[in-house]
Amino acid sequence: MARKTGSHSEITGPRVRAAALMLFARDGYAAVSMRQIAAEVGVQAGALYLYTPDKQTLLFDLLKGHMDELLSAWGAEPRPTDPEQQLDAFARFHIRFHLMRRDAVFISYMELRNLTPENFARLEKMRRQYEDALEAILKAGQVSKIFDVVDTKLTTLALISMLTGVTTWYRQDGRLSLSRVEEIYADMVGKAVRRVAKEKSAAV
Amino acid sequence: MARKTGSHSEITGPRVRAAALMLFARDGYAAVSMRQIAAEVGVQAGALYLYTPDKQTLLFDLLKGHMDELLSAWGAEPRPTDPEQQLDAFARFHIRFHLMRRDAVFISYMELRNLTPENFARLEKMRRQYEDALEAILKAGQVSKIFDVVDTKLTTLALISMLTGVTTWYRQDGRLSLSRVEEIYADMVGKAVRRVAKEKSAAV
DNA sequence: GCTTGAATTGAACGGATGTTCAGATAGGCT
DNA sequence: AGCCTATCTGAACATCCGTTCAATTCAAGC
Repeated sequence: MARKTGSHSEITGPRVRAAALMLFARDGYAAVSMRQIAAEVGVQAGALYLYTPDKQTLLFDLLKGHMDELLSAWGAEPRPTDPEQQLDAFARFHIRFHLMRRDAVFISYMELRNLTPENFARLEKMRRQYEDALEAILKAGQVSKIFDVVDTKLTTLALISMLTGVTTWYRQDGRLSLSRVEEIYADMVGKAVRRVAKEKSAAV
Repeated sequence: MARKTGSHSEITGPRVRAAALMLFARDGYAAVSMRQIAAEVGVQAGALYLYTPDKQTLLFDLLKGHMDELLSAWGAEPRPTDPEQQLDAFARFHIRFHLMRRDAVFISYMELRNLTPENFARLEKMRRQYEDALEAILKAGQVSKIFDVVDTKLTTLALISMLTGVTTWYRQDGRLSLSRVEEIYADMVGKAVRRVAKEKSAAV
């Protein structure tokens, strides 16, 4: 027995990636065996090697695909001209995009160490590209004196950490709706970087 | 041959935990074998079972120990009366504490899924206890109208995510000193939650 | 209807895994 | 000096791992 009825590489390929994504996110790359992925797809382990040269490349393709999507989705997003509105748009986009891809986000933060150095470097570059998009907004707002940011790089990383953190606790059927969460976070991000009306500005 | 010269359980025990902590953080719980931990200690794999009933318990003890330290360290921290200063103290404490224990922090966020449900629940409880400490500060500030926070629970989680994020990029020999990083983050946290002088308060 | 090639099986490979345990040894106690 | 026990070794257990490959089967093109 071989070749199942109705089997095509255009069908099995995506199913392999979907199964791997789910299992890697749930149990971790190292803890998931090729046989488990195969079982999830409904296939023997050997068949996976029609779709990936090895386990490591399977992981990399998932992470790379996620970053490709992220960068192109942000590129396709309408961009306001005002830095304040740009920041608002970024915060909302980031939350929305990441909440819809929790498995991929989780893996992207946790399984980087399982990549070869070259593959890691490629992803790092893409990640930095995304961070630069936010930093550019902060810099623009600083130039036009709307924002008051001591260090744009540090602030970029701090804001992204805060926004991405939403993926660790948000529940679809929870207390707060997605749009409400978006709103609150976007507000908080704005307050954190916006210049405050002049006052006694001594530190706390 | 057995019993090495100068061997004591008070020495080997901590070394086992230290080796496990380092290796789990570097390669992940599932990817590290008992034989690797043993080799790091300079001992055979079987000897590890004098110090832990099994691998899973070894992980739990590390995570539990970390949370114990965290809660008692925060408990020992001098607590100001003013919510604004309390928040500042919390932010600085959190950054300082977490930056000095990056391995444990990393594991605490990544390896929770490798715990049994009971062990997971015990840690969750401790984590919530820590979060409640921050939320209490936010609530106090809200009552005294110093802070303007829409949802204290959400804000708590957002701030902790932001502060913990520092562990992913901070380098000892980097551009910014620890105290400078502390300062910037504490400032940002303050701005994010402090009530702004009344203005047209329309959202962006 | 036959042929060809893509898709898959199932067995096999060497090696690694967590854990157990009888036996060996060194250090402290008497 | 001699014993005792805490400490550790080294081998063994069954089971799993990622990966390869000849053999097999199905679907499509002629």
